[in-house]
Amino acid sequence: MTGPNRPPPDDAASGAPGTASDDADGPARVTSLAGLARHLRLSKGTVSRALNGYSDIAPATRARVAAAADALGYRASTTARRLAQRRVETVGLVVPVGTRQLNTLFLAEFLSGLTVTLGGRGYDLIVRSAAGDDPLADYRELIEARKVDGFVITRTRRDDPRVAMLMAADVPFVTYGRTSWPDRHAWLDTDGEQAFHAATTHLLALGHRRIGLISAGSMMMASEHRIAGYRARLAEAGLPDARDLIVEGDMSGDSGARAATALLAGHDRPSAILCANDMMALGAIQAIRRAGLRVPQDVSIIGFDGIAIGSLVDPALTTMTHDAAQAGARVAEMLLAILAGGDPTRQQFLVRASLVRRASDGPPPEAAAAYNDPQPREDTHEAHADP
Amino acid sequence: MTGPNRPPPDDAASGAPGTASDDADGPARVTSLAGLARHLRLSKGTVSRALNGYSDIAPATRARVAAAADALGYRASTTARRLAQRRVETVGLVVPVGTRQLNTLFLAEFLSGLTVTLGGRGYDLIVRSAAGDDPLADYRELIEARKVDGFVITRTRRDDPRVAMLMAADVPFVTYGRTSWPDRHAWLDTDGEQAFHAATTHLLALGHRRIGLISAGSMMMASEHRIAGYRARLAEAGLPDARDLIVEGDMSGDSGARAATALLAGHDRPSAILCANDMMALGAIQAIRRAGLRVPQDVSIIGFDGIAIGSLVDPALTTMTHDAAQAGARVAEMLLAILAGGDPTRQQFLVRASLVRRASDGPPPEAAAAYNDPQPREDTHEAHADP
DNA sequence: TGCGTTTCCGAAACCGGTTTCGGTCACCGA
DNA sequence: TCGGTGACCGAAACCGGTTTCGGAAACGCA
Repeated sequence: MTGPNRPPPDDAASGAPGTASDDADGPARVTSLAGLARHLRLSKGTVSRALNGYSDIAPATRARVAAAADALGYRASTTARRLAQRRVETVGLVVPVGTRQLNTLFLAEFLSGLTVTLGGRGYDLIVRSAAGDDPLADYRELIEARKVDGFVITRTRRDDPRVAMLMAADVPFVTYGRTSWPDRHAWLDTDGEQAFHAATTHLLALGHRRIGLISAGSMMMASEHRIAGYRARLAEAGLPDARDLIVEGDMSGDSGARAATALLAGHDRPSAILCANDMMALGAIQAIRRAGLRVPQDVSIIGFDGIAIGSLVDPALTTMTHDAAQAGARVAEMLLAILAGGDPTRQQFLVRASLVRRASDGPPPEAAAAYNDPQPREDTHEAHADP
Repeated sequence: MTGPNRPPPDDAASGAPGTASDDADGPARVTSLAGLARHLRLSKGTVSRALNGYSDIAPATRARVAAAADALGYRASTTARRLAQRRVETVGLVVPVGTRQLNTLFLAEFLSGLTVTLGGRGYDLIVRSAAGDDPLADYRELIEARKVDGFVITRTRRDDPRVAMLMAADVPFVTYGRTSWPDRHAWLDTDGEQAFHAATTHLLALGHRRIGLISAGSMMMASEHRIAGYRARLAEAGLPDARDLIVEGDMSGDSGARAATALLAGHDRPSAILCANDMMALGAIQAIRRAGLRVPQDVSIIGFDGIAIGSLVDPALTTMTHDAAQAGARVAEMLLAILAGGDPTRQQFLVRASLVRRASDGPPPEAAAAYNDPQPREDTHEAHADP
């Protein structure tokens, strides 16, 4: 006596979603293509083609359909359209969250550029937070459930497993940041090499000769390029390639503090430190002060990211910045192009970062007397003017 | 000679999404219910019911179906299921972006709590960035296109138009923050009144008698509660309700600096200032220093939000904090409950904020001698212990 | 006036699931 | 032995669109 058939138990009451059918005002709204077609005494197919701009519909009919559609407030069901077209017009973004100190500032801006551009083309963005152990789980889930047409990937690493998996599965995607296979997939990246080269040039011009670097973790692809730019510039200047001047952090403020402490403990401490992100730069400043030194009089600090807060701290942080919103917009355009059939390997772009000079850099103590400021402060401008 | 029929021009090449059909290894994957049914020599309906746990399927059959499904790697199409069930299992979040200084730190954590919880129940989150002039446009779009079942709304304002619209349209939603109609919809909010009451208590205990407040804009609902808590405590202490001690900001660092400057310019400047968010608190500190004063020796500052950077600046920021990730998770649960038919007016919760005491507060100059620290520093704990 | 084109629309098959409604058949007690 | 009752599955109608195909009417030209 359990009744003839039963859906599985589903702990939920019954909801009555108001089906705003017919108010006194306005004509009854029509929500299905069939309804609209009936109203117009046309077939579903004809109405659909009229609405979608097919060429085999008489202009008069097209107009009549359009008029009725908006008089009756008709709007096609996205789900139904997606089913028929076998495309979900949705891209996925999995934000890493396991790593505590995610560069959250960046996220909001990037997200905005992404969604605005995608939205303009009718695409949606669905966001996931990487759950637990397996970094690929969310991607697999999204693919298998056929919830997305492609992905945007941030914070790339060398041999990034996500990239490897998506390439193997032939799922479209664009990375923000390069990988070990820069010629095999679409990517947009800031030119870390150029940026650190320019920042090093700046410090050299101020008179620094021992310049430290706090990197963002050896697995992050960006670290490699930044370190390369820094070392290349030192080599050009004929300075020794002191490996002990490079310390690894993990992007958190604390790690920046630890790294700075380590740098200061060396037998010949640096008079300037480049940091792979602003969080670590703030941590470094804190550590420097704890050591009884001043910024920038004793040690100069330059960050990377250009977070808004940088201008509010004391000393205001000199940093390398780039437009995250614009990056998001471009990544979106790239992905849309690929989803439209474009060749991923032709979507590869490097963008410049600019030096925002504020108050955390200056000449080294020994050169303070002969100080000759090489660049204006508090002004955004290109860091370097290559030909 | 334009050809018989034509879809509208669509500037795109042809893409060949690899349909990873049959590799040498593993059995050919099956992607449709019909295919799986054919393989099992059962009807679509039976297979569907078996997979969904209906009670009218023989245990043996159910097992056979389950085994085949995972041997063949079958996974139901989300889009098809959504169409049939007339539910999209998706909630929308429109992040305000027009307001420059969005509380981005908060966003990342909140987002993570939200998506993890939603994902656990099979729901997706689609994110939009409020495009232009009309703040309701994105909501309307999402509703009409039937892309979401409900919304999460943040940064509520008095008479929030989004809330009014959604209530009128009878679309499920949960707000993070209250509105003018706290008893008519579901919300989760931090208890700003209690928090500011407690913070004021803290400052009074330190000896402060003139305490300023920089609010977050008169339209923000949160401002009202916070100011109320502050004023109530002053009244309890028998202190005059000096309206000139409250200055309005807009949540940006610059506005915090301007507001602080205004407060310091008064004929009897405050010895402590409460700020409605951490950004403004940092701006205020900057302004205080520019005025030649010290924090906290001359002026104490307390922020609100508990952003991670607060511990890295100098002086480390004393602030009121709350767990954004947990808030996101709870909001998600509330919305799911409502989508399952629950009563929105029974989903209303107030959560506590805690005072994280760091280094930006201290006794006022005149009481520095008799300084008797009322609370430990650098430790997260409940700000106030009501019964 | 006659016949081949165009133009325009209807019919119907799909997309990939869910769910209702009966129909069989085995098993039960009288 | 027989009608009644469950247990279990198939058929078919949706959900709300898109797209192919073909036919009828209107048009062109000789």
